[in-house]
Amino acid sequence: MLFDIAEFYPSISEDLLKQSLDWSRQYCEISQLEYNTIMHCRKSLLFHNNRPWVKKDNPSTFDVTMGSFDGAEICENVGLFILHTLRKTVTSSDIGLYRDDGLAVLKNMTGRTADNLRKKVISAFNALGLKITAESNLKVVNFLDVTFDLRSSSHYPYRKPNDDPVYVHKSSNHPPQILKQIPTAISKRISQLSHNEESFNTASHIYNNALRVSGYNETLTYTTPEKKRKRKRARKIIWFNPPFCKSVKTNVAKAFLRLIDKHFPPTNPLHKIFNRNTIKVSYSCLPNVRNLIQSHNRKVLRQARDQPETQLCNCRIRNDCPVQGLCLTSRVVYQADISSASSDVVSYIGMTGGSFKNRYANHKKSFRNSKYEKETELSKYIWQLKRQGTPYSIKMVHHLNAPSRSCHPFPLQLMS
DNA sequence: GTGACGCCAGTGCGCTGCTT
DNA sequence: AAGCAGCGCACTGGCGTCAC
Repeated sequence: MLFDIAEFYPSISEDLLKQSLDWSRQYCEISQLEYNTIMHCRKSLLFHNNRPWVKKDNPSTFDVTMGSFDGAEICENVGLFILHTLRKTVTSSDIGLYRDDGLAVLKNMTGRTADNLRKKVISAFNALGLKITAESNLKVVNFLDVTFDLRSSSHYPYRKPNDDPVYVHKSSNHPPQILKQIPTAISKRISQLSHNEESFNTASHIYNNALRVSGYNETLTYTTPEKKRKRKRARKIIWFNPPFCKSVKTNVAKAFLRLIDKHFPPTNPLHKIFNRNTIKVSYSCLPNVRNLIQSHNRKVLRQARDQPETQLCNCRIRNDCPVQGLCLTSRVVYQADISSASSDVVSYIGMTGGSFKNRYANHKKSFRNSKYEKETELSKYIWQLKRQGTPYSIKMVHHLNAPSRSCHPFPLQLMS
C-alpha cells in the first residue's frame, strides 16, 4: 500500500505536535528542559493560530517549508509518532514513512481485506487531522527513488518522468576531491538501489548521460553493497571549513595545518587539544550562484517596490539639467558623448552608486581644473581638446538602476 | 538681513587591475 | 609582493543665489 500525506507540514496542528513530542519524550528520554525548549520554540516561532506558519510573499509570516531544517525536523518527529499510532491499525505488516510518503507491505491479504485496511489507514490519518491519498493492491510501486516489484521480488532505481539528473560540472569551482567523488558516489547509490547488475545497467544510462553533460568521462560501474562496518567511537574533531575557490593558488589547508604544527608542538600544553588528529580541514562550497542571484533579486525588487517616490531633480534651472530632470537618481550607468570638430563623437561610459549629480560635479571639476586632468579618461580627453583649442560639446545620457562598485542594487540576470 | 539650498574645490581613502 | 594608476566615494568648508 502506497500513501502520500497531502500538505503534510502545513497540516500539522499544535495539538498533533504536542502529542508527538510527548510520545518522543516518553520513548527517547528527552529531558524536561529539552522538552520545554522545543515546545517554546515551536510555539513562539513556528505556530500561528494553531497552524504552522507557511511561506508566503507576506514578509511578516515565518518562512519555513518542509525542505527547511525545522520543517523536516518537525515532519520527522511527527512521522515517527504517526508510525507508532498506525501500529494499532496495521498490525501484521512492514510499514515505513519518509516525510510525506509512506509504504506498507501487506502480506497474505485478499484484495478486499487490503482495501478495507486502506480505508482504516485513511481514517487513522483523518483522526490526526491529516489528509492522505492511498493505493492498495499494488504489485509494483515507485517509492522515493526506487521501484519495488513484488512479482519478480526485485527493485531498481526510479526517477519521475522528465526529471533528468543534473550534476555539478567537472570544471565547476568546487574542491577537486568533491568533483572526483561524484561518479563514485552515484555508482554506489545506483548500485544500492539496484537488485542486481542487470537492473543497474538498465538504469545507469540516464546517469551516465548526465555525467557526460557535466563533463565527466567516467562510466558508472556496479559495486556490490559493502557490509556494514562495526561502528567505532567517533573522535571529537574541530573542523576548519575555509571556503573553496579555484583561483586561490595557496594550499590553505596545508598552510593551516602547518600553523597548527608550528604553534602547538608536542611540548605545548595545548597540544593534546590542538593537533592534526583533533583538527581537520574541509573546504566549504559557497552557495549556488543561481540561488544567490535569485535571493538578491527578491531583495532589491522588494526594496524598489516599498521605496517612496523621491525628488528626481533639484537643478535651479530645470531646463539646464544635464540629464533631462533626472539628475538626483542614484545607481546609474551614464554615458558622455563628446562631439568636436576634430573627430567623430567619442563616448565615455561611467557608473556611480551615489547620485548622478554628485558624480557629474566631480567630472566638471576635472574639466575646469588642470590639477584634476588625469582624474578620468574623460577629463584627459577634454583637456586634450582644450589644449588643441578645439571647441567641443558634451551630451550626458544615463540609465537607471545600474550597479555600484560595492554592490549591485538592481536585478541581475543569470547568463546561460 | 537671514536661512536654506545648490554648487564647487579640496582631501583622503578604498577597491581593482596592471606592471615591475 | 609591492607599487602605481584609475576610478569612485564620503566628507568638509566656503561661496553665491534665492525666497522670505
